[in-house]
Amino acid sequence: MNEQSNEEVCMCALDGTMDLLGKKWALFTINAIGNHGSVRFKDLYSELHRISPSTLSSILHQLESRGVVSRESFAEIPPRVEYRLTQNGIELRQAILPLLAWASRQDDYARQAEKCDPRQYVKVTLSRDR
Amino acid sequence: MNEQSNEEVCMCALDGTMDLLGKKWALFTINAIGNHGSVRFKDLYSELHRISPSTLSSILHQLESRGVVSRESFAEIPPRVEYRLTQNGIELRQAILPLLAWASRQDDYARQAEKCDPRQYVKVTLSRDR
DNA sequence: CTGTATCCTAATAGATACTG
DNA sequence: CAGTATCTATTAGGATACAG
Repeated sequence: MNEQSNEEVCMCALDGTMDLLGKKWALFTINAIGNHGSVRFKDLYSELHRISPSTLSSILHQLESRGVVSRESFAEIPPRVEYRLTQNGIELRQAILPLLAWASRQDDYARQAEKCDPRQYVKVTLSRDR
Repeated sequence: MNEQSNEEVCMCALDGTMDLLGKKWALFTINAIGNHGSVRFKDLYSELHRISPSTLSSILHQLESRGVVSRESFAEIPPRVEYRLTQNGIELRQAILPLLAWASRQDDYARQAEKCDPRQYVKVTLSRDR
């Protein structure tokens, strides 16, 4: 079942969210985890080309503490840890799609689009008045 | 007329956008300008409580250079300058609404909602499965 | 009024080495 | 493998004074 309502919400609701998403690797990390379903630290580390382990570790902690990502640790040798999006994280990933569509229409996107990592692609519905 | 298409877009389209929107005052500035239609530097300065003039100046330059905001200067004494959203800026403001709706459902929003500046309120459609 | 210039502090993130 | 610790460079942003 689905409930809808019109509410007044303050922009400052986005303060904490933008603190997080404004971080250089946050969106790539969320997207990469979502694409994989479940993924290990080392795979994120190699897929997010040029991130440092300390930065990835920091981002994962923040995503986990905000309930966007869950972490499951397995008692094996060598150790194995799997990260996945929570339901809340899946909803966040949906919520950024309109912004992604907007960004893809900006001039600066065309210039860099060819150099993009194919694993970081997302399908969006682009609509444009004209 | 309206054209729709499904396209693959890279997350890195958001790189520059998040660089901008992740800045502490960017969204408040966009929203305040949008609420006013047209607004002067000093009015933004007082409405965005606790921003510094150098920071506001910097944000306005960035918004202008990205085609989100337009600046019109009048040859009067005392000087007058009016800022407004471009069409592109209006679309950006729409595009962040789903993210705002998501953010408003997070635990940390309830805690601070009472202290919000009423001039920074936005109407959003909240939907929630249950 | 509309900003800019300067100074200063805090936060971000990269590289690298190292631990459990 | 999955991180943490340390060090460093760059950037963000606040306060204040001042210029056009």
